[in-house]
Amino acid sequence: MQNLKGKAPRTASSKKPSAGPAVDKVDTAYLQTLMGYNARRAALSIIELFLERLAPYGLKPVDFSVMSTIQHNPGVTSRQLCATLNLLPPNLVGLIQSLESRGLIERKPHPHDGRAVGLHATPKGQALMVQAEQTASDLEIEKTAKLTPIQRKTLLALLQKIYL
Amino acid sequence: MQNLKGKAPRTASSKKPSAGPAVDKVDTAYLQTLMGYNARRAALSIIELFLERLAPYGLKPVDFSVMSTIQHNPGVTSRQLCATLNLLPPNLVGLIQSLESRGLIERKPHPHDGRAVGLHATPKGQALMVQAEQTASDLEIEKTAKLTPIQRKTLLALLQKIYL
DNA sequence: TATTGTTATACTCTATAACTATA
DNA sequence: TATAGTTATAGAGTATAACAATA
Repeated sequence: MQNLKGKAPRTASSKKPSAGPAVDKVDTAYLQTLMGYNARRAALSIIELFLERLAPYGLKPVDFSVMSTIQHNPGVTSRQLCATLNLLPPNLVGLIQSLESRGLIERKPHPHDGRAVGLHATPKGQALMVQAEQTASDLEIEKTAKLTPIQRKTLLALLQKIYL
Repeated sequence: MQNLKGKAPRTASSKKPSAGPAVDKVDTAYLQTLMGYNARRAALSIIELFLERLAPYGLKPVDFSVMSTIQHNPGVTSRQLCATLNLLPPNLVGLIQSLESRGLIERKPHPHDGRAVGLHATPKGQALMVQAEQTASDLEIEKTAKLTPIQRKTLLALLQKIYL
């Protein structure tokens, strides 16, 4: 384990101010007490591998979450996707158009609201996502290999208590 | 920062899910099993409040982590900062120049390596960071209010097992 | 009048190549 | 030759304002 000091780590011992000493090992004890810092570092670490493994599917993290949500919620609207995934409507337009032009999703008129459009995964899109979700799940297990299954489940639950 | 209204999907009437293509409530059960998704959502949730509370200090998350690391590691070099915080050297240059022009840090010659430059927080920078770190710590406690102190400590340790 | 989807656009963040000066 | 710092720049990600069609 890391050297966990007390609550508020103090500045390391400083030598002569005119000739600053070389730092042998960088102390990040304080930053490691911040949830935002740790969550972001952990997320970026996983996303780095995600980008590599999901590149063959032509899916980046946002594309993946959008496709997965459409797959599991046939007929979902763009507005609902934005609210669910915390995206802004203008940034979703090009993404949807790209997925449609690739033949992964279809846009069908909404049954009750003429303004809205229901989004549906095509058979091609569904087949792609079955593979993509398996790849993503495998990668995540690999990236969290230092955690026991119970620790992993605990971590997911605690993170959701922050943003949900 | 998102500016979406936190309004739930309409249709309070309880209809059968099989009544039509319209989605009543969006199911995100699968995405919630992914550590990358949850970690990113939690991080963004905290960072949103971070941006608001730290704006009076003129510090964004990266500025804050750089200043904090300099504060706790007097004489640290740019290269060490990049390795520690996972930044790219070209993206750190402007950031360091900005902090220096604001009088928050000083650049002193490295004692043993003529190529390197040691970074030091000025008294003004130190005073600012004492306040900024307190604000950040307070904000994080507030944002993780649903967690017990033990759960919070557990969460930090588990996240570090992923990226460290 | 309010909402869905859209266009245009600006701003920020991140990534890559190449240069300089020192080692 | 290798490394620290820098410059310039391209690409991706994220933000706001405003519009047309529909409720």
